[in-house]
Amino acid sequence: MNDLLFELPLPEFFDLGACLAYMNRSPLECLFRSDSKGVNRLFVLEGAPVLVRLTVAEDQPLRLKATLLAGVRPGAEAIADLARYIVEWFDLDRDLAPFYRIADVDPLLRPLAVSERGLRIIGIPDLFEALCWAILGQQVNLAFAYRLKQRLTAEYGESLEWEGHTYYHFPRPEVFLTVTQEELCSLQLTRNKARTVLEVAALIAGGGLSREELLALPTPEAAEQRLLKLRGIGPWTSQYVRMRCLRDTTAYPVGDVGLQNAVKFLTGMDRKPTPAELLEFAVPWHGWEAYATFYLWRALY
DNA sequence: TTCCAGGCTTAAC
DNA sequence: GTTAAGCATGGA
Repeated sequence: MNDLLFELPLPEFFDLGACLAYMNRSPLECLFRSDSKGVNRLFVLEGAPVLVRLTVAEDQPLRLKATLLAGVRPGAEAIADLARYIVEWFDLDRDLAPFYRIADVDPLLRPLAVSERGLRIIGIPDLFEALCWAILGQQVNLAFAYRLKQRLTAEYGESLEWEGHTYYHFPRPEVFLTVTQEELCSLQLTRNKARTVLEVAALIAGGGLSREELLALPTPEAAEQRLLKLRGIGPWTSQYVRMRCLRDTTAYPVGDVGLQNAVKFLTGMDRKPTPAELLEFAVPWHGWEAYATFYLWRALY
């Protein structure tokens, strides 16, 4: 079966290979499966699992092609929703020319702007998934964070078998309304993380928090303040969500150990930079701090 | 063994 | 308002 769902025009400065390289940084990733030419991901559309493959159609003009691998072909409205998700997943409607005008002459960013040309911030458009991924990643190494996400997803998410591989969809918040803290602790979440995941799930499931509501606030800082009110959500998590879910290019997680280590490595400092020093480095990046961070992370791999 | 991981909360000053 | 300890586990 090779059922075309839609094609999206690709902007200047888009390189699927560079994006896939980032997405492939852990073999433990459970929410999509990529190869050299594309990525497969399970979606739930109209309540039914749908396995979709994204590739680049090479004939001019370049287009991102979505094909249906498995599941029932969704209706036009669901397909339009999926297309919007893909645009946000790969940040396709962003003009990167201003970022490269900065990065190409920046001592820290220039090598990455060359080697990672066409990399876009890989988003986490679903707010619950983004919050959970950030919560799981607090203070632990990435490999362990991926294991926690895999356990949570395998236990509570939907799945679909296709050609010998199981594809998973991140659990919806409603699923956690009947889950206890002890159950999540048995997956090796700390009590704090388990509690935070359950409280965030209940809040989102009950309509007390949504991506739309955060985006409707007057500024990204206001969205950050809203998230900071939640127990278990601190500065790093709220800035991370601004960057990867709310698509705020000015988000700058100065407390991020990966960012600190990348700057330490690229500058040759004998210690990690302080948040104040990171803010100094970021002065020329004004407006593109999140993209700078995302590119700097690539220096670690 | 020790230290660090894409931190946050609580308690104590 | 700032600082220190506790959290839980895996990897180097």
